[in-house]
Amino acid sequence: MKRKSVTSRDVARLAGVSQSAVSRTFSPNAKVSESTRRKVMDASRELGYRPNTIARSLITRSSRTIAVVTYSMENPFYSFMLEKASRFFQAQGYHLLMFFAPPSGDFDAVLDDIIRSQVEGVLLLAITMNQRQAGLVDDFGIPVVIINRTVDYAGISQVGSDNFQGGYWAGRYLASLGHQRIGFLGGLPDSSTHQQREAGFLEGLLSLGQTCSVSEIGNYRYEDACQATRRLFSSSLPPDALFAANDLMALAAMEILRYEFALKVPGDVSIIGFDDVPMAAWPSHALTTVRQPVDMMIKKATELLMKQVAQEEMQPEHIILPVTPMLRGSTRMPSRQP
Amino acid sequence: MKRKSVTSRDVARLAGVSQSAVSRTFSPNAKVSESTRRKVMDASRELGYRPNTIARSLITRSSRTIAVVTYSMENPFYSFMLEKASRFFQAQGYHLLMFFAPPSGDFDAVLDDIIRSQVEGVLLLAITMNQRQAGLVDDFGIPVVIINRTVDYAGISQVGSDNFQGGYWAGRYLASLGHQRIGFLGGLPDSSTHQQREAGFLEGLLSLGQTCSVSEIGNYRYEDACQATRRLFSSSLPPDALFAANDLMALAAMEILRYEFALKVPGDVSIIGFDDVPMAAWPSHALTTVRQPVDMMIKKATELLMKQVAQEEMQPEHIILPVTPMLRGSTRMPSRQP
DNA sequence: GTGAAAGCGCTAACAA
DNA sequence: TTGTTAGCGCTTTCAC
Repeated sequence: MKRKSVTSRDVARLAGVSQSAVSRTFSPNAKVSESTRRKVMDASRELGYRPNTIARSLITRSSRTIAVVTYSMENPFYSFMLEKASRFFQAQGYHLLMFFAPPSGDFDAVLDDIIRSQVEGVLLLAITMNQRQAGLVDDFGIPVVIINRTVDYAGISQVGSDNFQGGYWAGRYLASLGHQRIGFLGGLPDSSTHQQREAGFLEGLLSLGQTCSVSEIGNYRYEDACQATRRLFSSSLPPDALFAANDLMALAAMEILRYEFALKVPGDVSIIGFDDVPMAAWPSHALTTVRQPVDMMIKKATELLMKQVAQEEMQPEHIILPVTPMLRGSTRMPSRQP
Repeated sequence: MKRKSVTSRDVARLAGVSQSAVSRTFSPNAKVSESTRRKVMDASRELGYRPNTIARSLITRSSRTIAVVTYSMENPFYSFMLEKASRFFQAQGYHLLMFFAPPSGDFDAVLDDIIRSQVEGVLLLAITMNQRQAGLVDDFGIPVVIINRTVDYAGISQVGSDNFQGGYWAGRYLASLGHQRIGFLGGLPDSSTHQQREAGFLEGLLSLGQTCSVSEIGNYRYEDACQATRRLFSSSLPPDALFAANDLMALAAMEILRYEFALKVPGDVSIIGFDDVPMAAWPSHALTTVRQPVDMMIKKATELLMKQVAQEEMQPEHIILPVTPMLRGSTRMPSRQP
């Protein structure tokens, strides 16, 4: 389909130099005389020559491509990360190749796809792998960095934030507010973030002698969280406070409570989320939440991946960044005894 | 860095067949005997062989890769499209290579990058090119589909929705509601969507004898729209209705009006947006807006691009899909005389 | 500094 | 059906 298919050979012929001289001219750190370079550049311009990245990749064994894998872009938290990561890699001459994982398993097929595509690294956004899969990628020597999930394999780097601490704060804070029936709106039950946030939450409640009254699963998705909230509050003894494992679900809960149950937030129910997506700060929502340092996370993850791509062997790192409670208007004021 | 670098040659040796037999085994429509296939597959499994996509691309001149270019993922409208498009292409064995355009010009560099990368097609999300750039891509025979922008070049396909009609409806509807000072919150002034929506809007107002009282620019971004709204309503004679060129800006305006100016929406000010992002339907916002058929847009665009990638020559198409007014709670009830 | 030559791993004739 | 052969467009020794 290419109308034009100008090769370095064509340029060489026109410029009256060898084909390797053309190659050198387009190689960052080659030695070419100024006169040769000019002849080559002139000929290139005339013919509209562009070096074929694929041919280069084949021989240099470097595709300058990173695979990004994720389940969904519904959560703005991840589309933000995608943009940040993409711009970072682009600045280094790398590009992101998108892989969306199918909702239902078959991650193996995606992995196979990734390996074949000769990417130099893999960035997993809120996706994990099992040991076998991790070992497979490792066998191929492809560095992997996982964001916001843990993996049961030593050879893979992870970047996340302190989910336990965030959950702990949420639990303790809600308890300190004097709430009596505190509920949990969970994410994906199998995810490490869900488990760590829940564990921290329970511990935080416990630290003030409270327990979790009731919980439901929202799968980190808006619609599922709406349903879960309806179940949670249809009981005869509904919660008076809720910790949602991410902001998207917390916002869903607020919508349902305010507009379907006619409950006041925070008057009747306090709500805490997790992530601190931009929307959480909108005055309509004013969501009290646990901020993840998303800029730092993506910075660490991309730098880590680049380092591992560049260097032969490198110790994988596990980075856990601190979270920050963001007190806003979705939790009642701390007036009672703490 | 690759620890493993198993080639088809290695597999051939172990399987006791020729290298091309291995190649055939991994080619979708090749003729290999069952016995050879089994020998090859066994050897492949043992060695962990994966065909090298890059080598294949070099010879078939088909990278099975599509470039996606966009400015930003801030608007969920586009992250949604990205996911849809990516899944569509993935299902056909294609993958998306991400290119984020720098905010300030220099699109030429990105284009150069794209051409070198040997993608088979380009999907522009809310990005346009000038004639020279379009001609350049065309020279290389790379098909391009533009979503949500127009381009002044016949050889490129476009998919969009009826921005003029949407704007027209917004203008006429606000006027019909009896509003007296109707304002416009514009997007990127140079964008075709901005211009078409504004033109339709003015025409719609005019159809009921109204004009646009005041307008500001929000660049399709949340923060800019907040600023623009502040300017718009700081005057002594502020608007009593507002048409924003997208939902993100309409939502920004609502936040500012309600929480900074203590104005009621729709009591004091009616607001209409454009796009119908999921958030617009959240009860907190209940944004009256003009729905773009995003599913259909991405379906048309991806199908069009695939067709052009597959076929040698194909007439570029200009597809304009109908929009749908979504009446919700951000506009006052039509009680007065229309 | 430059050109000739040898591949990178694979596909695609072609002949057997 | 199978193996042999010739490249895809480029980078990279290696003499000169």
